[in-house]
Amino acid sequence: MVLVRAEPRGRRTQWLRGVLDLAVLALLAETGEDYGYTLLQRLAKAGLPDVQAGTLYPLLNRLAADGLVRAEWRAGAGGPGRKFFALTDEGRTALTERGAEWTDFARNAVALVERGMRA
Amino acid sequence: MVLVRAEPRGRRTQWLRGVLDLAVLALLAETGEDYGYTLLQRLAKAGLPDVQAGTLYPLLNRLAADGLVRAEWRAGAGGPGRKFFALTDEGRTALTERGAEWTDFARNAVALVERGMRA
DNA sequence: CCAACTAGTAGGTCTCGCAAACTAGTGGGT
DNA sequence: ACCCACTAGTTTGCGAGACCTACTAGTTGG
Repeated sequence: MVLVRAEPRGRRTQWLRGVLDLAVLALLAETGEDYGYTLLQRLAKAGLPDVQAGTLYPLLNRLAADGLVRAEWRAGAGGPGRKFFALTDEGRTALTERGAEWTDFARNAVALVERGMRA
Repeated sequence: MVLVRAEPRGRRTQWLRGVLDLAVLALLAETGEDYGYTLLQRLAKAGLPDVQAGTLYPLLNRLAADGLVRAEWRAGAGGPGRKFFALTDEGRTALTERGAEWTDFARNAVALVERGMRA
């Protein structure tokens, strides 16, 4: 069978790299716990739209493998079973440390680009 | 011969993806033109340190191939020849359009992460 | 039965890091 | 003169990681 490969959806997808995990950790920090499907919707609302399910689920597994989140399966109450994720202590530490580095980096990059746009 | 592979330098390297080209375009917009070696130093000063030469030069070639910059070789005054790069009209357009998208995205991501850190 | 939910896998792509080669001048030691 | 080390610059090959698309597959409610 021939896999017809569509165009990748451009630069925006590159910007997620290395930020998406922080974004997920941040969402979990806000609500205590959540599962994949609604995380996708919350990401979209937070201004990171179009994150693919096939991107998020492996990411959640990576986070769990790294010990930053813990997973718990619960049978569905009005729907299929859901796998809830919650921050571990290690996850919270990672969020604060890496989060600070990210905001530093992002602010520098935004400042640079804006200077260039004004020039 | 065995290639000993060093650890990649962590998450920061992912953050460059899709931003480094904007950063370079922005630097060129500020000064009109520049060449690779000094661009590396200016990137470091702008808060994007440790960009590798082997990363920047292929990037400059990509930008040239895409018509966003034009290259001009000049014989060296006190050193080897230098390849100067300058924005094209298309490059300036790309900078303003993509730059606005980037700052949008980055601000959303920073806001989200900071909310999570405070929670 | 269909639509909305929910989770997962396989394979591919792209951009980056690392390492090293290569070219050209400059200055020091012998 | 000659060699060497150092700085300034550019280029290229290989490898890796995190994302994408496409596809699979289950459950529940109208």
